[in-house]
Amino acid sequence: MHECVRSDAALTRAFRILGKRWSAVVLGSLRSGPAGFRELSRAIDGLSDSVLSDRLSELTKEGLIARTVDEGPPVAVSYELTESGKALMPALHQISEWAEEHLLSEGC
Amino acid sequence: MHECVRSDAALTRAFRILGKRWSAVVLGSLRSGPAGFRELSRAIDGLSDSVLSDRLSELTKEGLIARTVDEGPPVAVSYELTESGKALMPALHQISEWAEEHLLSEGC
DNA sequence: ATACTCGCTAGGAAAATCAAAGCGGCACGG
DNA sequence: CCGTGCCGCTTTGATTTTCCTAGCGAGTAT
Repeated sequence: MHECVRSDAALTRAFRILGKRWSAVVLGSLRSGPAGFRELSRAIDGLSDSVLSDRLSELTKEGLIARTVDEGPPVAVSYELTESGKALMPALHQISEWAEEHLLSEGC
Repeated sequence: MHECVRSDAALTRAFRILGKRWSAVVLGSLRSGPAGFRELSRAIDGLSDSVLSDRLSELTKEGLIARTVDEGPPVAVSYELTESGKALMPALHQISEWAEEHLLSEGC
């Protein structure tokens, strides 16, 4: 029972982050390696600049991603998963697999 | 590459549902068995009736939970995970474990 | 100089969430 | 019978979040 309550609290905590529109998708987009702002923006259909900026900022603050500035030339900013962020990937992968099997696909 | 693109589309699809505030927590609350509206509302701190109602309706429409009316007396409505919903639990459990290890806890 | 890309930010509109009252139905007790 | 309380929602309006899009300053190339 105590474990059960603890589990719900942890899930609630996790979805304080993941339950915001686009956060998980942004994280998933970084799975294959670091990317810049515009790269992410182009990779994710339907995501506006301002929300991307907000999400990157939040995910950085929560420690799931890290922002790095390469001084160039040309100057470049990139974002990559931290160890915490990487540790979440297996679960996100599992969710992807679940979605492929259980959610209607609108074609590809 | 094609697999990679497909994976991002699946994650996007999954978080069309899970990325709405409270959906995952509602699903997690049904892990231990069927529950009524008021039971869920009491179990989840901070969740308003109107959003609970919306979420239950959406999750039902997406096939993750099922709504059952027991004619009584007393008449009772309950919600439970479908097979699709149950199939998501391992991933949510993994996220719980991740949160316990990687997200600051505010005490319990 | 112009044109382009980058990484954001700002302002306002649209959508989602929140807060709380209330509805109709039902069950129970006096 | 009536009154009360619980249930499962819905409604309304306020607040917050997300979205849209223009634009900024910095940097690079022509």
